[in-house]
Amino acid sequence: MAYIDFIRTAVQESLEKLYGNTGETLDIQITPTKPEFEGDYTVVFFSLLKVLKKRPDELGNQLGEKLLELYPDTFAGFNVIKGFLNLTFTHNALTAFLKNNYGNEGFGRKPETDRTVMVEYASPNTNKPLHLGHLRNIFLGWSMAEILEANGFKVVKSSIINDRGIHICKSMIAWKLFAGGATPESTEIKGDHFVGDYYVKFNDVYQEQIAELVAGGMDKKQAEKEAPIMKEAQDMLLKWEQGDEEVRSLWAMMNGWVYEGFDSTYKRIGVDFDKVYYESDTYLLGKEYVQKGLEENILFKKPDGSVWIDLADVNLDEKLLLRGDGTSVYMTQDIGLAVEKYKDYPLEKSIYVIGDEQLYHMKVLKEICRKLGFSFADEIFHLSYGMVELTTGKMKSREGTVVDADDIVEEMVQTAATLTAELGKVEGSTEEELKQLYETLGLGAMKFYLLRVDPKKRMVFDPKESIDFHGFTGPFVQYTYARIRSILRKSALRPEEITIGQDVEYEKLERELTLLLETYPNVLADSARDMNPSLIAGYVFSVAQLFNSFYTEHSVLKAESSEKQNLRLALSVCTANILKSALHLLGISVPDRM
RNA sequence: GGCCCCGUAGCUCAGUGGAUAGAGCAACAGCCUUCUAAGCUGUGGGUCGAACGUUCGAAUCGUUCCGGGGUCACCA
Repeated sequence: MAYIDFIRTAVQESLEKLYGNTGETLDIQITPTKPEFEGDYTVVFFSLLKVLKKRPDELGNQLGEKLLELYPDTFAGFNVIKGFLNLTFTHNALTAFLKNNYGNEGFGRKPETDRTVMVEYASPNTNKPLHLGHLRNIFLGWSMAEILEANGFKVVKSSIINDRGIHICKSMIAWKLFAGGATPESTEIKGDHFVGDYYVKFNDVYQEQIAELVAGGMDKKQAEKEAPIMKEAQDMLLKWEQGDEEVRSLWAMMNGWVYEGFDSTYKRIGVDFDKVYYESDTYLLGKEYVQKGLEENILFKKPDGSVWIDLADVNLDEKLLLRGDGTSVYMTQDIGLAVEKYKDYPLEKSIYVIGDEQLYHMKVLKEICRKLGFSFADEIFHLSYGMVELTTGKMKSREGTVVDADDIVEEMVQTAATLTAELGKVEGSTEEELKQLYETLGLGAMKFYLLRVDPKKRMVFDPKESIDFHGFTGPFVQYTYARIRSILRKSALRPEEITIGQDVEYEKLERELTLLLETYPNVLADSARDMNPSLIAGYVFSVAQLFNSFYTEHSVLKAESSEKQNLRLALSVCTANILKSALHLLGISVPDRM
C-alpha cells in the first residue's frame, strides 16, 4: 500500500480508537510535508476540529501519540503546528519500500485486465504533410495509450484517415494539370510533401483565377464559385463518388504516395496504430442510423428533404445530418464510425484525441448518439488539446508559418548531434550508435516539450526554447539516466547483489528521494484518471532533479560504508527504473551514455 | 451576440480549499585532481487580470467586470 493510503487508513483507525465512531465520514487530507517543516507527510485536520469539538494542539497531539503507539515500526515522531500534524517515518519504513521495489522494472504498473479502450489519434487529411499541431496530437494519443496500458487496460490505438473529399481532389486536379507526370520517385520528394505541393499549387492558381474574374467585373463570391479549377475539382469529387475508374485510380495512386510519407514519419517518431479506419470506407455508414432515427421520430425532415436533429433541450441548436440531396455531412460519418468502433471492439471507453476547436462538434456527436439510443454515448470521451502557437502568433498556412513535422524533428535531431559533438563525451561510439543517440535525444526533447504542458491548455512553441536541452527537458532526464547507468557499469556490485541493511539510516536527500520514488504508482494512476501525460513529465523531472542533487551531495561508489553504498545503489537502480518506465510512457527512450 | 476555455515572476509553465505561491529559461554570484558540469548550490524577481462574496483558511469555489482565444457552416 502506498504510504499516503497507509497513513489515511492509520489515521482513520486512530481516530476511531480515540473518539469512537462519530457517524460522520471524516474528511482527512494528507499531503507531503512542505520542506520548511520537519516531517515526511502531513495530516491536515482543520476540518475535524468542529466535528470532534477539540482544540488543534489537543487533537494533533492525541492523534500523533496514538499513531506512534499503534504503528511504532512506521512512525518515528511527529510535531503539531496549528491544524497540521507532521509525521516522520522510521528508517525501517523507508527500507521496507525500497527493499521490495528497487529492482522491479514494472514498479507502479497494474496487471493487465480485459477492460478495453480505444484511443483515436493523428487522424490526418491526405492532402498535405503533418505539422507541429499533429505532433502534439500524435504524442498525446500515443502517450495516453501507453499510460492506460500501464494502468491495466487493453488499448486499441486507432486512426481515421480523411482520404476522400474536396481537399484531396484539389491536389489531384493540380497534379493532373501541372505535374507533367512527375512522381515522388522522379522528383525525390517525400510523398506527403509531394502531394501537399500540389495542394498549394491548386490554391495559387485558384487565387489567380478569382483575381482575373473579379478584374473582369465579377462579384468575389461568384468568382470563388466560378473559378475553372474549382469547378474541375468539384467535378472530380462527383466522379469519385460515382466510382469513375480513372479518378479512382489517380486517387489511389496519390493517397498511396501520402501514406508512404506518413509511414516514414510515424516510423521515425516511433508511433503506430492497431486499427486504421479510412473515411472512404466509413463515410456512408451513418446514413442508416439517421434513417432509423427518422423513422423513430427522433429526427425530423425539413421541406427541402434535409434531415435534422433538434438539441434545444440540452442547450444546443438544430444540427443537420443529411443534406437535401441525401448526401451525408461530417457529423453523419462520425456517428457511423462511432458505432463501427463498438462493433469492432468490446470498448469500455472510446477516446478521441482532437483539438479543442471541435469541442462543440464532439459535444453534439455525443448528444446525438445518446438521443439515437446508443448505449456507448456516455463513454465517448473527447481528449481535447489546445492549439500550438508560435511566439509570433498562430500558424497560418497562407502565410507560410506552418511548422512542418518532418522539418522540426530533423532540426531537433541535428541540434542533438551538434550539442553532443561539442561536449565530446561519447567518443569511441560507432557511427550507428551516434545516429541512434541523436534520434533518441532529439525526439526526447521534442516529445517532452510537447507533453510537459497540460493538454487542455494551448501552448506556445518557441524554437529557441525547444532546442535548449537544459532544465525542464527530455535530455535533462535522459542525462540523469545515463549518469546512473555509468555508476552501475563501474560498480562492483550488480543490482541483484544489493542488500539493504535493516537499520540503515537515511540522510535528508536519501530520504526525500525515497519518498518521491514511492509515489510513482499514484502518479501513474492520476495521469490515467485525468487523461494527462504532463503529470508524468512533471514527476519524472522532479525525480531527475532530486537525484542530481543527491548525486552531487553523496558519492555512491565511494560511500562512507558498504551499508551506505548498498543503500545508494538501490536508490540509483530504483531511480533508473522509474525514469526509464516513466519516459517510456511519454514515448521517450533512454540512452546508456550521452 | 449565445455558449465554452484561458489570464500566476521579464518569458514558458506547475500549483484547483490548507502553512511564508513553485520550477525551468533569462540575469547575477559560486562549484569540475572526486561516480558524466546536458549537472549542482545560492541571490534577485509576484498587489496570482480587477472587485466583491463564501470559508477557520481562496491562486484554487461563487458573482460581476476587464483582457485574450475558440466555437455557433447544406466545410472537413
